[in-house]
Amino acid sequence: MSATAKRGYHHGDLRAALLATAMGMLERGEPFSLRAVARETGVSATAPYRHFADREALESALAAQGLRDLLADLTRNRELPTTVSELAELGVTYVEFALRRPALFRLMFGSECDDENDERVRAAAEVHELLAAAVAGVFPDSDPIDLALGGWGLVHGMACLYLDGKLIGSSMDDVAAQARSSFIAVFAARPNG
Amino acid sequence: MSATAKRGYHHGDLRAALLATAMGMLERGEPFSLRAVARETGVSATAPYRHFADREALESALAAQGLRDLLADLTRNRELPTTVSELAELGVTYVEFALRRPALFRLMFGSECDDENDERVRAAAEVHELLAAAVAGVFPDSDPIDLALGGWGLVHGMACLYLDGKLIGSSMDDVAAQARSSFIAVFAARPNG
DNA sequence: GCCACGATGTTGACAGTGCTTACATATCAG
DNA sequence: CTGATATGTAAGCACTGTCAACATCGTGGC
Repeated sequence: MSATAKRGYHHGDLRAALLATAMGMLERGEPFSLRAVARETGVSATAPYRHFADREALESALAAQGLRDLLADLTRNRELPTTVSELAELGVTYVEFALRRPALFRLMFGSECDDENDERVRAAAEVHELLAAAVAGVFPDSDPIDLALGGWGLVHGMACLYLDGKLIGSSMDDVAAQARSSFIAVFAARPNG
Repeated sequence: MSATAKRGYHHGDLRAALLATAMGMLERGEPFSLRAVARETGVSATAPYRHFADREALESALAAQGLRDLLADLTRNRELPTTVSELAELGVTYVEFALRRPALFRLMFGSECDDENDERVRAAAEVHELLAAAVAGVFPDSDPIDLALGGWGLVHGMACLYLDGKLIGSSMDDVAAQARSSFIAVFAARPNG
């Protein structure tokens, strides 16, 4: 309303505004509804349809943004890891992202990504490539494809399990510590004595 | 309708019938709606509320059933693994379950399990214990908690990533094979040449 | 400077959802 | 047979996603 009042009939950059409030609601844990996003943006319920084909399109745009944010977290102040423990830190960062922005994480990975024609696939691919490169750098002797999938699965699975309440950690630091030690334990495991 | 016609006003075992049709719709990939379940069971839209407090309760019951089915898959014709490759088979079974019944798998793990008072927690705990015991048996020298979480995370993460279309496999056998080799690769990895 | 036009936002409406409240029917104890 | 109780029903509320028709704005051709 204030936006409408200030800007008049036209909003200026409604698409960005919608994404921003939607992301905000997501982080705040509020359940996500197109109408609610429109309401909170101070715009009519159908206005979003000028910018997003349907609800899924908005979600996809958010997911793409989330993937870019995740990639930023993973690369911030960091070279590619060279040791297992540096690799573990990368994994911990992944898990922490999921814990810090659970709803967004679920949006990013919780349902099939049927985006043929989107920036979202590209963003997902970039994350994929980063993880693959990191794993391959630390374990040059192993099949990079197998290991990349395994390593990604490891941290992704831990993140999901935490998110789903299947595992308990009293604080985020606790969880991070456990993720780290589990990661290291797996990569250091030796079978049968 | 036939049920109503045959049995008259009362259904006999509506609770079980609702669970059955709901599970059926889930497997068939149809989107899940309480009303649709009631409709397909041939009963009024509000009848389910006699048997389930709300939609979540029905979902929880389905999830519990799914967890029991998963546990059955994991234990069918199988002793506790003693080698890494036997452990990998267990992991492959986990992934295959997710691929075979994707909607159910999502229901089981896709949202917080806020069931204080349910059989669902028990079923989840049994799965957890089985995996922990399996991992601990194969890797007696490692911290069992760390390794169990890591191992579970590994297969769970791969399952999620496949489900979310983040990875491609042309057939279920392909996927199983890749899950197996990734699992083995991770547990055999040696850092830095 | 004016004005039609396309892009943008609004109104109103429809079908579908979860859920509650008040009511109808069947089953079983006495 | 009768009435309490378990079970299913009908009507309705608040909400959702989506569509079609209309209103408004700002910009380019004259």
